[in-house]
Amino acid sequence: MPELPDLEVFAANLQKRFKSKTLETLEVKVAKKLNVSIQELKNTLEGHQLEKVSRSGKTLQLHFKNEAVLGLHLMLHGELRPLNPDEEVKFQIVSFHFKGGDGFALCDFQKQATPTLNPELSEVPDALALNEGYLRELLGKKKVQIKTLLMDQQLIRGIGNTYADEILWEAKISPFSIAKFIPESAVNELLRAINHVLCKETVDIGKKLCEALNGEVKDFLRVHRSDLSKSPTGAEIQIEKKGARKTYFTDEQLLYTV
DNA sequence: ACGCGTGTTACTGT
DNA sequence: GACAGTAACACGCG
Repeated sequence: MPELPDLEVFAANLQKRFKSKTLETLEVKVAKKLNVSIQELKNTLEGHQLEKVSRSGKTLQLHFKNEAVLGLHLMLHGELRPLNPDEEVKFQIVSFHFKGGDGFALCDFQKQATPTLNPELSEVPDALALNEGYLRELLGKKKVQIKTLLMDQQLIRGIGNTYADEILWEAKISPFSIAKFIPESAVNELLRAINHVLCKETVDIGKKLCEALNGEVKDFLRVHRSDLSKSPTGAEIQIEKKGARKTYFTDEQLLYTV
């Protein structure tokens, strides 16, 4: 259940561990979300060298030397696990066995994690590739709550429930603010917060996880955490439910509704 | 035991 | 068309 910073770290660690290795066997256990046949996937990727691993929005991307790309979306519960020769990995969706014996699997007990061969590249900007003009124009025409906008993958890719709260706290904007009423100075602050929060978390989580391919790190979150009652600056953290998700915020954040 | 859950999609209703 | 709310997916975890 990773968000953007975690995925950044996993991508880097996958690359460190498997770059330049040749994919010997690819095993598909669950194909219901796969966009091509198992055979086509195997034919396309087996025997080819892994060149690079990147993150785009909420997907990991495995780039192979033959130009093929495999996108992996972990959804809510997906996780990467190193392969262990002694025991079968549980809840496997697909596994990658590299020449030399090392490998990893994508697992998801809920079977929602999604591998996609050669995903279409998106027009929607990644959260770490936003420019001020785009964000200002986007916010100016939307009357949704700002948190909803930040999490809308059709508008900005990569921000989920946790980091939307973290970013909005950093920017001192209430998650319930209506996008079009947020003044220009606050939009600038929001852009700064998006970059700052996501980059800082990537560094911190990277240090904590070291070479790991999975694991949840909440240590560096400042408001979206059930074990905290106050923000770093001492304000009481408030929690509001929106459907199945929770929003964490404080009254340090300004509400723009007109 | 019971409630919770870092996501997406489909569908309803205003 | 824009937007809000809900269920379903399917099961481990504390």
